[in-house]
Amino acid sequence: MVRAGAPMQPNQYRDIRLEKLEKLKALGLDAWPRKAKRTHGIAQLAAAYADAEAWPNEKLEGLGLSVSAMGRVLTIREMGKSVFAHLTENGEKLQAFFRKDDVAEPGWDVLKLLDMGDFISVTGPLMRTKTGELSIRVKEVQFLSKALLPLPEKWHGLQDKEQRYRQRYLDLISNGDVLKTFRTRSRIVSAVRRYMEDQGYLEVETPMMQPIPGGATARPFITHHNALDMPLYLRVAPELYLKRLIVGGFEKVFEINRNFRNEGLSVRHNPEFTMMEMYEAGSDLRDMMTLTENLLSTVAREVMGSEQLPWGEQVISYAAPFRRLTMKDAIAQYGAIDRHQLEDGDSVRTLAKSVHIEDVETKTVGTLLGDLFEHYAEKQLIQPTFITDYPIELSPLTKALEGDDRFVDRFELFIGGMELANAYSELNDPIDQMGRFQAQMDEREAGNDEAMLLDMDFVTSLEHGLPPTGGEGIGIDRLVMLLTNSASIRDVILFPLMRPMKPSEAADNTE
RNA sequence: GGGCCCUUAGCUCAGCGGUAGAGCAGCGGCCUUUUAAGCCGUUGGCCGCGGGUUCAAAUCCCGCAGGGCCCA
Repeated sequence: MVRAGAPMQPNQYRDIRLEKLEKLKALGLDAWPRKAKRTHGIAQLAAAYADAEAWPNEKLEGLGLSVSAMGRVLTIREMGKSVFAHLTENGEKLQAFFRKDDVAEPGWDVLKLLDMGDFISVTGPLMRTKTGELSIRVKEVQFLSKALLPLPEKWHGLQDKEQRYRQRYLDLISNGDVLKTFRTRSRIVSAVRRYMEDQGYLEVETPMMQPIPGGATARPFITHHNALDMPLYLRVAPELYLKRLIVGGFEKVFEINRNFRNEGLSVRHNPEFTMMEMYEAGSDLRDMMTLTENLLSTVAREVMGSEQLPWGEQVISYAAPFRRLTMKDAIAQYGAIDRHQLEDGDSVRTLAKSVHIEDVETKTVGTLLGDLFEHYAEKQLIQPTFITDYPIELSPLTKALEGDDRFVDRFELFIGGMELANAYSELNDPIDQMGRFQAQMDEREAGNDEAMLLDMDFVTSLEHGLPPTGGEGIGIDRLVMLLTNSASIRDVILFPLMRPMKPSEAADNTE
């Protein structure tokens, strides 16, 4: 939309600021100097001297200290021959206090040309104002960068969601919580990585462009390699490569990276998203449960300071252990359905029809159980819950349960009504795996374009021997949503996918 | 994919058949400890785009675009 910034278009604000820029130059100033004069970060000063009791004005002035700090001008309050401004740097604010008699030439003239959004550096002693706010009594001003376009309104911030996502920098400048959320995201990823390393896992990187996309039932994005003249796919999961690494002798590996799935967008789905996958030789699903509980409770404690965190109107407890429930029990419990009804194919079909599930006649009983689970239970699983015993049709890479080959040794972890994690006792029987791939190929023939493709090299790797292995994927974006109480995945991805603006509007941004 | 809702000044929003409005921001004044500073004055609009209905459309109808929420 035209509102989404039209930088090179003339407008009232830009023209006036361009004039001010010329006046700055006329004062003999470099409007875009190469380096800022800076002795302290704003956060550093705030942390050291914010305490008004420990640092009353007399004590601050008694320091005889002169500091230089830089920041973006957020507010300007002009009071005749004195001016107050807030500078911001990295989400922290500091007040600058200018008095005409204090400021060295050409500081006062510079001040007259200052707009909100500009960057300046100020130098002078620290002081505390009458109202007790830590400030710099400015003796010297250095102009650092002119903002030609105005900032969004100062106390409502930027509200238009479209513009917030398209011009995230404006969102970050004017909505304080946004910067905080993304700093928290960084700390969450860091804590997850630290935890995995502490457990002896090795971080690896596997292909994001794959000749055969595998490891998840999802439609891939396709691209093309010119020199080799071959199609390549953006990965939907790293799974098959990570398992090859276990075949190759690694004991514990993990990868935190992007996956790409060619599907719709929603508050829980972005086409590219960040996933952690981990695999451990010799372990199984139970080990993955324990790892997951400890990981989540540790990260919640370390980053958020508590295992009890708000989620909308509710509170989620990340304290281990998490609840465990089989898929059938979940359907029975949340659908108030007699457990025996789920043991018989005909009654499952009848039930599925009664809740308007599509294509009931052509789907397998296992698939329908998955649908019924989604229908009755998924949204209700607010507290962390491991759902186990998945139908084999839904799980082509997972070992069957002992004694019942209609179901597999898999869990999905649900929190806040969302699928957060997915784990298997990995299928390591190459002959069984080949049969499962065959079943997927049949599904593909039948029209399911999310069904997996045969990856023969992966089967070959299994023929060389994969030890018993537990594996899991955890959706990092969703984890950040949960821990930061964010309702939409777009609020935890800096630049979520947006449809491009129309050419006439996009031109405004490319000139 | 289906349903509902939104799009008006740089930003936040009113207005919902009869001359386009407010606050903030901007511009010009006054003000040497303010902090949503204050006071006086003032500029700024293809009312998302395209059709239609009407004497008259920001307002009603249809289509399109972008976005949001709910459902699949």
